[in-house]
This record gives sequence, C-alpha cells and structure tokens, in this order.
Amino acid sequence: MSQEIQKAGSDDSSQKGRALVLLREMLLRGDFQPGERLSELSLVARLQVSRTPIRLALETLAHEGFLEASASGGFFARKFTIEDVWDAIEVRGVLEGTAARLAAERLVDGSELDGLRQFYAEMTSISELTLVTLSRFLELNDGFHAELLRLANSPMLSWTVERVTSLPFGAPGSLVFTHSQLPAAVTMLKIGQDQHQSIIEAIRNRQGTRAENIAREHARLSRRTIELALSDTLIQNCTPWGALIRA
Amino acid sequence: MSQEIQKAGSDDSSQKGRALVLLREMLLRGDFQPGERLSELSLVARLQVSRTPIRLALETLAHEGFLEASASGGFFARKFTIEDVWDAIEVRGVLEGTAARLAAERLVDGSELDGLRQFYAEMTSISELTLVTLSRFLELNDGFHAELLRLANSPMLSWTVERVTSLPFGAPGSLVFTHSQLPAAVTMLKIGQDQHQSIIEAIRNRQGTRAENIAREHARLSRRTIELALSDTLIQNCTPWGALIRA
DNA sequence: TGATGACTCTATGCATGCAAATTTAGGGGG
DNA sequence: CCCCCTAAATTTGCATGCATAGAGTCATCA
Repeated sequence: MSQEIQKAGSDDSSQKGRALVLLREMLLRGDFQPGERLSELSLVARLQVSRTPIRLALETLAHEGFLEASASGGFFARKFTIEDVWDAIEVRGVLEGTAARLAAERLVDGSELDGLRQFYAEMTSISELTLVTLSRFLELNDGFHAELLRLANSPMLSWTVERVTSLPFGAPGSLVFTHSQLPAAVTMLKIGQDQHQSIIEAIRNRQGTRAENIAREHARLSRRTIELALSDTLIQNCTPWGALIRA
Repeated sequence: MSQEIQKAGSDDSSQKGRALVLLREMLLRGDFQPGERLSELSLVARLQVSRTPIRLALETLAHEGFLEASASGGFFARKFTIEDVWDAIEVRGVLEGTAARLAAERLVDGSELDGLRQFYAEMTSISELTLVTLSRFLELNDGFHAELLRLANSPMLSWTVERVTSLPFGAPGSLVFTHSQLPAAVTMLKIGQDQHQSIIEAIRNRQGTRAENIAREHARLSRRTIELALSDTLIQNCTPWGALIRA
C-alpha cells in the first residue's frame, strides 16, 4: 500500500509526471548540492523532457518543500539539517496527536474502530522480521495511520497532513539496520505496536488527551528508531532521504 | 504589516503574479461556484493574460488549497463548509500551541521575549477601537504571532504554518461587526490580550504545556469572535472570505 | 591590487501553435 | 422513454521561438 500511494500529478502518464518522479528521485539521491540552482535547460538534456513540463514539476517540488524559489527566478535545492528532520517528526506527531484526539472526541460508535483493530491485528500476526514481512508491516502501519486520520473526520486536518508529509522525513519510511541493531529495532516495533493498542483503547474510552499524547510519543519513537539506525551507520546509508541532509 | 505580507510569487511585476492576485480576489469574492471548472481560455479573456501564466497561477492556487485538480486535467473551485473553517482554526491553534511550547522549551535568555512584550505593550496602548486603530491592532497581532513562531526556532514548523495559512480561514483577518456587537467584540480583544500576556509569562517560566494550551484556546477565541460576528449577519457580510463558504 | 563599468551570454518569463484527450451534444436503436 | 454510440467542439498538455532580465567576465581606471 505504501508503495502504491501516488502523490497528485505524479503518474507516469504525463510528461510532467515523469519529470516530477525523476526529479524527486534525483533529489533524494542527492544529485544536487544544497543551494545548487536547478536550471531548466540542463534538466531538458538530463530528463529528455521539454521545458514546459519541467517548469511545472519544479513549481510543484517547490510547493512540496524540496526546492526554494529564487527572487530572481528559478529554483534552488533546499538545504536540510538533521534538526529539520527532528522538527518535522515533532510536527507530524503533533498533527497525528490532533487526529487521535479528534477521533476520540468525535467517535459516535465503537464499531468505527474496527478498521484500526484490523490493522493492529494484522501487524501483530507478523511474527518474525524479514525483508518481505517488514515491507508488509510498514504498509499496515501506513494503513493504521491513514485510518486514524480518517476517523478524525476533518478534511482540513487531512489536507494539512498531506501537505506536511510531502517531505519524506516525517513518514516512518524504511530504515536499514546493521545486524547488531536488529534486536533493538524489533523492540521498537513492539513498543510502537503497544502504542497503537493504547491509542485504540484511548479513543474507545473517549480519552482525547490521552490519545493525543500517545500519538505524539509514537511519533517520537520514530525519532529514536532513526537515531538507532544512525548510531553506527552514516545517515546516507540507513535512510532513503539521507542524501538530503547536509550540515 | 499584515497588509504588506506578500505570498511568494504574488508580486504584481510578473504576469503570473497578476493572474494570481486577480484569481485570489475573484475566488474570495465568490465569482466561481463551488465545483465549477476554471477553464484557462475563459480566464485569458477575463484576466487579459495569456495561458502560460494562468496555468502557473492555477497550479499555485491548487497547492494553496483554493482549487482542486481534476483527474482528467484542469482545476475546480474547491468547496468549503463552515466546519472546514472551524477545523482550520483548530489546526492553526494546534500549530501555534506547538510554537508556544517550543518557544518555552528552547528559550535560552529572558530577553528574547522583548519582541513579544513590545507587541503586547503597543496593543495595550490602543485605547479605543476605530477603523484605523483596529487595522493597527490587527497588524500588531500578526506581529505578535510571527514573533512567537520565530521564537519556536523551528524552520519546519514555520514552513508548515505558512502552508496552512495560505487559506484565509485560520488568520484573524478582519471582521465586520454590527453596532450592537461592538462592546462584545472589544471584550474578546481584551481577553485575547490577556491570553497574549499569559503566553509571555508561561514562556518566561518555561511552562511549555501551559503556553501550548493557552495558545490553543487563543485560537478558539477567534472562532468565538467569528461566531459573534455571525450571530446577526450573514457570513458573506462579516468576513472577507465569506463567499467561499457554501452549505 | 581592488573596484567599477560595460558587454556578452545564458536562463527564465511569456506567447502561441499543434495534437491528443475529454466532454458534450445529437441522433439512432432498443 | 431511455440508453448508447458517434461525432464535433472545446480544453488541456506540450513544444518551441522570442524578448528581457540577470549573471558572469574582462578590461580599464583609481
């Protein structure tokens, strides 16, 4: 599921979509130095797409937060620090906390929680961690969080979260662990599962503040997870977006 | 100050900037029905600008949340309900609460609060409410909130707030009151000033949670203010964005 | 040697033509 | 009377040419 989520206009059927996907890949791969100017003409050669769709894609990437518009026209690669990553996670936690609180406040019938319970159950049923089960686990995790947002019943909140998560930092994404870190990583996932369970319980009991606080702490768990992955690897090697972080 | 804030790319010096400003005006004025398709060609005639800058402006407005992209190309006027307005205010409150909390948690020296204190003092010095002093008051209010965000020292949070406030709902903006409502409106502003004072105090004492909660409630005050203005006027007549709300 | 000026060259903003796709209107068939 | 299918007209997506503004460079002068 997480792999199939397509951001708007990113379908491969149009020139703009192709340019967008390719540019995102290049940015995540670190093909551009932070602060480097992305000139349209040079991209025409590299992407085999004409200037018009490239311009549209650049505009979109600027709105998504990857690029910064220069006052004199054109775009620069935005620079990110590890602090930005932590703050993005904090913001995401705040918004998911709000989703959990609103879900608790606006719940009308306990059966609305069945969706969350199902994601939780399926995640629990995954006993051991392999490459394929991890990917499945992350899919279910995405599903859980999407369902939580749905229960908040707030289009404005959903829209805000969409905007914020256009940058890849907040999302759990996939992390690469060294062999020795695996046990600790599994522990993290189990703690996360316990938090999922507690969030469901809090919403069921209409404990809005409790739900909010757990969801916040749940986001901070992904910070700890990243820190763990970072502890004996370079950031470039343990996250898909590592190349974006300089400084 | 609030009048001089220019959203990126909205300067009048370019065709795209002109189109953007004009289209925003038209949308706020309610020139388009919710769900109506905005065809580029018809806009060429109405705005006296060619298709290229119009297309860019439409793209930008979609990212700002005014328009919705159709799957088959083109854009529709998005429809908003009064619930969306309340939720936008709630989200803004959550984010400003986060700014207040981070400001408290990250404060290193009490003198950093001087900016906030100055805005507060100037707002207090305004004794009576006229059209000109109200406008000045709102400017100072904007300044206070911008300074609060600055103190949070979080580029990611600032960026998020910018994204969310591209829609005009969250911001205090200007409201029109009937004569009989004026005393109540003045009371609201005084309560808001007291909250400003309390936020400063909470940050000074490094009471993060307290600062966060007051800032949230402060946002809800603007909901009450809108409800007051709404109480014996149509929404179209008391807010600048009233024409956007249907249903 | 440093700064300032002019000049060149490149990059972007904009306009417009063309083709493909979507929507819509109309007619024919069930 | 309703549905479907076809065809035309509108609309968007894309490519490209042109003009202007900006960046870079080199030379001259203080």
